[in-house]
This record gives sequence, C-alpha cells and structure tokens, in this order.
Amino acid sequence: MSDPARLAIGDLARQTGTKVNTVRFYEDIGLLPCPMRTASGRRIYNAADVRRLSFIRHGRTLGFSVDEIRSLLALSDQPERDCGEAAAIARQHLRDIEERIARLQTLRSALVGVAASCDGGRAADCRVIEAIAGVALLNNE
Amino acid sequence: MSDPARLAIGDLARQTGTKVNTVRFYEDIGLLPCPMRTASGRRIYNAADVRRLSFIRHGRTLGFSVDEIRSLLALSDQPERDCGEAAAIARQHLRDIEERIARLQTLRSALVGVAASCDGGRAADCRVIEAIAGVALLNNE
DNA sequence: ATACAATCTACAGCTACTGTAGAAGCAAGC
DNA sequence: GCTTGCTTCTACAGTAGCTGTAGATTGTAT
Repeated sequence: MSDPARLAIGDLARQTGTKVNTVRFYEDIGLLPCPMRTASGRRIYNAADVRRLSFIRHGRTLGFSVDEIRSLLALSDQPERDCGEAAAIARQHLRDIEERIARLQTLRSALVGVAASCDGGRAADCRVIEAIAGVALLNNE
Repeated sequence: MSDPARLAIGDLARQTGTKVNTVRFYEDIGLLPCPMRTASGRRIYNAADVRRLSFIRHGRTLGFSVDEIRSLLALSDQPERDCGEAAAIARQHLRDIEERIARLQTLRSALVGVAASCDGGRAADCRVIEAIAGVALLNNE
C-alpha cells in the first residue's frame, strides 16, 4: 500500500491513536462506514475516515458516550439540520460530569476520614473496616 | 418463614437495599457464603448475613471495587491480622478518587467552552461539532 | 381450589472495548 | 523460490458489576 491516499487499517489506527481492533469494533457498531476492500479483502481507508475517527476519539476523550457521538456524527452528516441538538447534548453532558464531580467529592470527604483513621493494629479494631461496616458514616454525617 | 432469625433472600435483599439477583450474584463470586437451604431448596439467611451484605453495599457505595471489598472482608474475617493492609487499600482508593476528580475537572473546563459556544444555527457551522472535531481544543489549549 | 407472590436455575445483555486463536496475505532478504 | 516476520482477516471470549428474562417450583392467602 504505497499510495498515501489508501490507508491500511494499521495506518488509520496509528494516525488516530486507536487500536486496530477498536477500529473494527467501531465499524461493527456503525460509527465508521464499511470501507472498501482490496482484492484480498483488506480494508482501505482515506483522509475522510481519519477525520471521522479523530472526531470519534476526541469525543470519547471528552467523555461522550458512543450514543452521544452517534448523534453528533449524524448531525455533522446533515449540515443543514439545526445545531441546537448538538448544543443540548454538550450541555447535558456537562451537567452529567458536574454531577459526577460532586458525587466523587462527597465520596472523597467520607474517605478522607476513613483512610486517615487507621495505620496498623489488630484488624478486629480497624477503624477503616468499622467505618465501612457502620451505618454512622453514611447516615450520621 | 415466620422465625425472624431465618430470612428469605427477599428479606435479606430488602433489609440491605439489594436486588435479589444481586444477592445471588455475590454468592456466585464468593462475597457471600453459600447459605443453608430449606427442604425445598430455598436459601436461608441470618443476622450475620445482613451485616456482611451491608458491609459489601456500603463499600460499593464508597466506590470500592469488588476485589477491594474481598480483601477488606478477608481482613475482618481474620481479626488478628494486621490492619495496615486495610488502611493501605483505603488510602489507595482515596488517591484513585482524587485522580478521577482531577480528570473530570479538566474535562469540565474543556466542555464549558464547548457547550457554551453554540445555541442554534446550521449544523455545518456548529461550534460544538467543530470543537470536538478540531485538534485545537486538545492540542492548543 | 385457585390465584398470586416469591424463589429456583441458567443464561443473555449492558458499556466500550481488549485480547486471543488460527488462518491467510504481504514485503524483504537470501 | 523460500523463509522469516509483520499485518490483516474472522470470530469469539473476557473485562466490571450487575440486571433482566424464561420457565419451572414452592409458599401463602383467600
């Protein structure tokens, strides 16, 4: 495959920081179109595939789910459609992330107490285990 | 099952806020011991099982993995062992959570820009889609 | 007696990949 | 032409932690 416009699956994977298996997986679930094949059955990609897969990977890096990315791709495939939907997906995603941050911070404050409370001794007296076992941590504070 | 010390799986589930299927799942993976059975084959539980399952559920609520909980349970099953291990698990878990918070906050700042940048218009000009597609967001800022 | 709830086993499905097996294709060196 | 080693192919199993379902029993209330 010397023609630079015809990429093998490994080239596509390398250029986008994706694993080869993952490229095939995205094809299976319909995020990437079925590409053309060589006579011997190998997949052939081009620059448009690189752009599409980059989009997918950036979206995943930003924490969008595969379904969200599917919607965003559908939008960018139909450039005349209204873009409010994309904005809505992004805002919802932002809310989700802020919620997860808040939950993790609650968790963190609970754990700071637990983790600091013990540094050796008999397990029977372990305050970490006690804290997890007890209702106190979750109900009284 | 009128004897209050003999709990059916549904009672155990209700008392611990667990689904019945999940109780059986914990048995499968060895977090809960195989309980005694009635003559007809139904599982019988007692107060110790309630405590153990509560421990598991609290641990899961705190974000501990099943494997971490397995270690903590093993420790509390052997009360003479040193408790430093439990403390180490808790501290490691705390570090994990702090890392996840940091990652989500980075994500959040990236998304705040993306989500605010668009509120309608042609998808072709959508800044949300552009932002995800572009390298700019990830490489230049 | 009949209805309905709870339980049983066993297995499929969820997310988003990742890894593996076994076969076949391809390029380079000798 | 042959071998070596890399890439690719299909197909499937495994990861975490459950959840849901099917179809068969069992228990309980009316």
